Amino acid sequence: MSKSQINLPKTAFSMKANLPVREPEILEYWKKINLYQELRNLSKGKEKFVLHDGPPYANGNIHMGTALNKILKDIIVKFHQMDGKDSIYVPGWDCHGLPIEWKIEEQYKKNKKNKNEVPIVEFRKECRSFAEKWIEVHKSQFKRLGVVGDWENYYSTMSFDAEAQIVRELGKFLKEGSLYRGFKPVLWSTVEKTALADAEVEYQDHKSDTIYTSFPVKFSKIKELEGSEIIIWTTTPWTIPANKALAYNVALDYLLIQLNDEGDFKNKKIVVAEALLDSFLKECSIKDYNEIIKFKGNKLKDTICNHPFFDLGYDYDIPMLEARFVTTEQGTGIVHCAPSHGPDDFNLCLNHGIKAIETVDGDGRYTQNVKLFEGTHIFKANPIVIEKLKEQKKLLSSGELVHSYPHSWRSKAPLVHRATPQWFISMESHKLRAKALKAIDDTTFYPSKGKERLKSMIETRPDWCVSRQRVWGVPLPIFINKQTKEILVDDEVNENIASIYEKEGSDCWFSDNAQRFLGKKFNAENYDKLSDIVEVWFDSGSTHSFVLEKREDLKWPASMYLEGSDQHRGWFHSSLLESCGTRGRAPFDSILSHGFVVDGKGLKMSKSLGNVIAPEDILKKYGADILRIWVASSNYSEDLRIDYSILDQHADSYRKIRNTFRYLLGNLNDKFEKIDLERIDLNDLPELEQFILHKIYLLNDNFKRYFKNYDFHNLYKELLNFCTVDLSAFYFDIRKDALYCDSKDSKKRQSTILLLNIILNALLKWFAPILSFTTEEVFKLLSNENKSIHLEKFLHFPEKFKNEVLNEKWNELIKVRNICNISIEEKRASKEIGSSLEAELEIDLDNKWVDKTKDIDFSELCITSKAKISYKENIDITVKTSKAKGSKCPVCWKISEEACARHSK
RNA sequence: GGGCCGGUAGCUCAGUUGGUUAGAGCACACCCUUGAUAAGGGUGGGGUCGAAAGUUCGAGUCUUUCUCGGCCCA
Repeated sequence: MSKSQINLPKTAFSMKANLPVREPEILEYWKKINLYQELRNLSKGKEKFVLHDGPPYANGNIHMGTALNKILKDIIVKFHQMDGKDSIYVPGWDCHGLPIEWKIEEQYKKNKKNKNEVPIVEFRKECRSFAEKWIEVHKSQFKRLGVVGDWENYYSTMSFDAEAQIVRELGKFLKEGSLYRGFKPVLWSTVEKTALADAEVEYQDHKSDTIYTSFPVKFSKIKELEGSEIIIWTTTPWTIPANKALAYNVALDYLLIQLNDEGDFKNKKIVVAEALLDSFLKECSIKDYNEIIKFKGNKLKDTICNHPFFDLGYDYDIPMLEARFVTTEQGTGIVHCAPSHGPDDFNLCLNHGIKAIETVDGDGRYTQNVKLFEGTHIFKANPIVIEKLKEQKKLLSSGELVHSYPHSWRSKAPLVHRATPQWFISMESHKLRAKALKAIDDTTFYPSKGKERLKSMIETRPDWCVSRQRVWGVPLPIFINKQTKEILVDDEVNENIASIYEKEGSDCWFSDNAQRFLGKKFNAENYDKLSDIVEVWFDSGSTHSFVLEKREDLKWPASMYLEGSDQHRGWFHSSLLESCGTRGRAPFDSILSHGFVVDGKGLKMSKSLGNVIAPEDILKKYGADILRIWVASSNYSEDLRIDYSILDQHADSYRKIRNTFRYLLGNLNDKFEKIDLERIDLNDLPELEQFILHKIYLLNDNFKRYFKNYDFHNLYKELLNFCTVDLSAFYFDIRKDALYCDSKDSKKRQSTILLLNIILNALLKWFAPILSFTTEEVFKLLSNENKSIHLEKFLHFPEKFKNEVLNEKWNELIKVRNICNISIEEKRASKEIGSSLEAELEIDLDNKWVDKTKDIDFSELCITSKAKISYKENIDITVKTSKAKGSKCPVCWKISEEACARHSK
C-alpha cells in the first residue's frame, strides 16, 4: 500500500558490473562510432597536446609494466582531451635489434638450419614478419585496456619512412663531423671472425696461462717506491703488449716489500696488496722477504710506471689509475689494463684520455700497432710473451688456471675481448653534452627527481657508440675511401640512400651494388661500403623525427614523453642526445617517469618467486577499469605494488563508486537533465544543497590542481572520498527522505534532483579518464544525443558556488551531528532503539550557537524523528537520545505523536 | 660492489619551514537497517612513522650508521 506512494529509485544500471564481459562490448561500441576519429574531428584547431609514445619492443606478450605505462598514458591523454585540447596519441613499436634476431636464430636451431647459409635479406624478412606479428598482438592487448589512440596508423621503427629518416638523421651527424670512427672492445670470435652479443656467449671451463709480472716505477709521490716494481697477475699474458695502464683501489692497503731469495728479483722491492700477500708469496715461491712500508691505495695517485718491455721499445708511460673494479679476490690488488681488450680497461682508460686502438685483427693476429709481435696469432702468443718477460727479468712466476671463460655458443671456440672499429657520436666535438644539459634544464620533470637522474648520466657518459655488427637494423650509411680511408660525406649520396629506403626499405643495402647508393658522382670501386647496422637506441631516439615532425596531426617537440624510470638511460636519454645533436633542443617539453611494478611485499616480479601477475589474468578476473583504478590510485613516482589483495580492495572501491552512480541514476530514473550552472539561483536552494555545491566547487579546484601536477593518486582519493564521505554517508543518506517520501512538486525534492543531475554530470566527467568503460556505460544509459563520454569536456563551475561562510557553518553542524550519532549509538547498543528514526534528540547548545543553528532541523540532518535544541549559557554540546514517542507514519517511517504532516491525507 | 631513489595503521595514500595525544578512505570487529539490498548507515579497535645513535627544549620531519627493497651501472 505505502510503497506506491513513494518514489523508489529505478534504473537499468545494474549493481553487478561484470566488467570482463561488458568492457569488450564497449570496445566494440567505440570501434563502431570510430571514437578516435570523432575525437580528432571534434578537436580540430584546438591547442595540441601530444604525448609521444615510447615504442615498446615488438616481442612477447605485454606484462604489468607495459599495462601500467599504457594506462597512465591513456589517463593523461584523456585528461587533456577533456580539458579542451586536441590530445593526440599515436602508438608505436621498436622493431629492430638483437632479441628478434635471436628468436629467428632459435627457430633455425630447432629446424637445424644454419644462419650463415641464409641470405641476409631473407633473414631480415623473417625478422620483419616476426615483429609484425607481435605488433598485432600488442595492439589488441593495449586496446583491451581501454587505451584510445590512432591504432590504424601506428608508427614503427622498421617502416620504410622510419628507416629512411634514420639515414637522414645519421647524415646530419656525419656532415657535422661529430660521427667518427673509433675502437672499442667487443667479445670476438677469431674462428667465426665476428662479434658476439652477451646473449650468444656460453661460459665453460678453460685452461689459461697465468703470470705474475712486474712494472718498474718511473715516478711516484711515495718516495720509497723509487726503484721498486709493481706486481700484477693476469690470465691473458697475450694482452701484456697492449698494456696502457695499471689500476689500483684507493681503499686497499698495499705493502712495499724487499725480496731476498736468489733469482731475477733478488734485492728488488715490489708492491702488492696486503690482503693478497700470502697467496702471492705462495704462488711465486717466495721464502725470504722483509716488509718496508705499508700504505693506503690512495697514495698511489699519480704514480707512473714503465712497461715490462720498456727496453724492447715499449717506452711509453704506464699511469696508475684508480678503479673500483679492483678487488682482493685474486691476483695482487693491482690490475693490468689493456683498453683494447677489456670493457673495464676500456672505460677506465677512456676516462683518462687513453683510447683503444686496433691491436688485434679479425683473425686474431697482432696488428702493426704491436711492436715485436705483428702477425703473431694471440692464441700462440702466450709462450712468446712469457719468454720475453723472463728475458727482461720481469717474470716472477707462471702457471695455469682452469676457470670459467666465455665461448661462442655456435662454434664453442673461446672468445676474446678485441677492440674493433666502431662508430661514435662525440659528446664534445660539437658540444653535444653541453646542449643536452641545457635541454634538461629546459624540461619539466614529473616527478622532479628525474631531472637530476638524467643529468648525472649525461654529465658522465662517454661518446655514443652507434654501430653494431648485426644484421637486423638500419645499415650504417657510410662509405670509406679505400685509398685515403676518409669517410665520404655527401648530401646527395645520403639523400639518395634515404629516398631508396623510403620506397623499398633498407634490405637492398645488403643485396644491391654499392654504385646504386653512390649514384653517378662517385665510383663504387674506390669505396668500401660498411656492413654495420645502427644500434637500436638510435632508431628509437629518432622517433621524434619520423613521427612528430613528419605527421601533419602531431607537433614537434612533444608535450610529453612518459616511460618507466629505467628509460632515463634508455629512450629519454637517446632521444635527448639525438635531438640535441640535430636540432639543438630536446624533442619533449616534459618527461614523466614512473616506477616499476612490484609484488605486494615490494619485491620484483619473477618466475622463480612465483609472484608474477599478468594483465590478462586481471582483465579476466576484474576488468580493465579495476586495473585503471590501480594505476590511478598508486603513486607512480615510486614502485607500484600489486597483488590480488590490493586489487580486491580497489574492486571494493569500484563498487562504491558504481553504487554512487546507481543511486544517482535510480533517483533520476535514468533521466538526466543538463543543468545550466550559470543560471542557478543559489538563494532558491536549501542550505544543504548550497553546501554540497560549495564542496563540488572545492573538489573541482583540487581536481584541476592535482591534474596539473599529474598527481593522480591524490586526485582519485579525493574523488573516492567525495563519493563515500560527502555523498553516500551524508548527502545521499539525508536526502533519501525527500527523494522517496516527498511529493514530486516539493521544493526540497526538486532541489535535490537538481543537485543529483549536477553531481552525476560532474562525477561522470571527473571519472571518465580513469573509469573509461564504466563512465561510458553510464553515459550511454542517459539517452544522450552525444556519442561518448570521452567526447565531452570537463565542467566549469561558477565561482558563486564557493561559499566559505556557509562551509564553515556546516562543518560545525557536522560536528554536532557526529556527537548526535554517538549518543544515538549508545541507545542502539543498549537495544532501546534500532533505526535512527526511532530516536528523538534533545540537543543542548551554548548560546553562541543560536545564529548557526536556528534554521537547522537536526532531525533531518541526523535522520531522526525529532530533534529539539535548547540554548544555555556557557555549556559544552550535550545530546540526549530517547525513544521517539508516537506512531510511525507508514510512508516516511517517522514517529510522531501527531499525524504525519506529509502523509496523513 | 658503486650511483640514485624509497621504507608512515592489514591495504592505498596525507603529513606545510622540526612544535599539542601522527591523519583519511578502504579493510576488520560489533551494532542498526531491509525503501541504494550480493546494497546503505552508525560506532569502534588498530601505528615505539624500517632499526640504532646523534643534533635540539622538542624529530615521522635534520645528520650519521645499519637494514630491507627498487632502478641503473659494474
